[in-house]
Amino acid sequence: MNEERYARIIGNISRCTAMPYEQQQKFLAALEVKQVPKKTQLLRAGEVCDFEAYVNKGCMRSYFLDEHGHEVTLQFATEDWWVSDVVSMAEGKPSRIFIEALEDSELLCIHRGKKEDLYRDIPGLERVFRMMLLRNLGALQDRLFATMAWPAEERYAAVLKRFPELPNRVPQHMIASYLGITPEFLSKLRARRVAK
Amino acid sequence: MNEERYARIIGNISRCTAMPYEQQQKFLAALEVKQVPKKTQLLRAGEVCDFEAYVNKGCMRSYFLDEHGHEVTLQFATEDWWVSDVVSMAEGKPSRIFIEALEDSELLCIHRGKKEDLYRDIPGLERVFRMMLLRNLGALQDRLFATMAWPAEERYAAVLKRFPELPNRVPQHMIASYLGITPEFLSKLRARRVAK
DNA sequence: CGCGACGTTGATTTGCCTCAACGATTGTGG
DNA sequence: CCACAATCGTTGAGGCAAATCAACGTCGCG
Repeated sequence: MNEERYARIIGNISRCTAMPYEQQQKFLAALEVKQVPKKTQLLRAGEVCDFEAYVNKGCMRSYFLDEHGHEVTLQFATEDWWVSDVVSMAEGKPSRIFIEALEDSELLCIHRGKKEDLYRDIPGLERVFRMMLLRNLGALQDRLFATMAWPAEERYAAVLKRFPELPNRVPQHMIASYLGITPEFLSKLRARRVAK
Repeated sequence: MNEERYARIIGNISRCTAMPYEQQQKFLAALEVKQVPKKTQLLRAGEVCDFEAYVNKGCMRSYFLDEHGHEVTLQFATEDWWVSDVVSMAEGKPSRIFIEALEDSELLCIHRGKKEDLYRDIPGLERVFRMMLLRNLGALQDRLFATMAWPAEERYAAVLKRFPELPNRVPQHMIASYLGITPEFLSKLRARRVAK
């Protein structure tokens, strides 16, 4: 249980609350280690999301699908990020998002059934997940603002600056769908960029 | 302390957790009742947000300001909604948003200093605010999706359907800035609408 | 090898913006 | 209580960012 596998997640949650050793072990014991190969679909729209997954290794993506079949990617999750539809998970309602693996990945999953038990047994945990929600909310607010106030070119530059490794790990048309533009247009933006 | 003034907020939080009478009273005692006249600025970008305000009566708005001075409204908060910059409040960082009163309003405010005390004294409260964050997050996700996948006309129709009273309470150019379009263009959309 | 996924490029179209001018309504100080 | 200025919504002409559609080159992989 003290495997190196859990070093990352422990490091991350203990930045939110100090957690006694015994509670830590209880927490780790509730996790399912899941190896998912590239292209695995973990969640499909219409299903109820029954997990929150911590990305230990690899890269995941969540996205919506509009009525024309166009994707809108909500999030890329690389090492140390969580992926889930937290709303569907908490309220038991069908999700509207898809979650898939972009690389062979190792996940640490908390399942729906065990979440309430954990909250009961580990008092500091509500706080950990409340802070995770806060970070999510802040990021989403910034993104909405950027989407409405900045042109695509600046949004692209901002993403590159924050996640310089992203283009090496995910296909370009998915970055386009994250930016809210077509793959063709992103290609033209890039062409303009190198021209300067 | 059992005034009618608190009926709404008690009704709302008790939908999240059952809270014993004594804890309820402790919660209510921590609230500051605040009467704010129309046009009051409760928060300006650059300040640290030190409150979460429950709208008991009236209407509030939060918004960003871009570098050209254009507003992007984040939220309209009428009766039974919360307004705040929860991220700034929780992390003590300067906010990027403005909050102002669109009508004479009555607010119930929780202040930054008292929040931690309340979490300590009222075990169920973490849960209440975690659920508030969840609702916020869900709403924001839906909005981001709509902004990226739907044309302005459908976004406008969707807002009207969900908040039919909104146009009676807030100026049209603010609805435009909520939709992410210019006031002029919203006006033209409306003209097209009645033509049909 | 051959097929599918991916990125690029060009021609054309369109959704929305900018700027400017113009009524109508509100509210405010003299 | 009126006068005048803001504030607000509307309309039109013109422009630009980004979408659409289509064709084409290039990989990586079964």
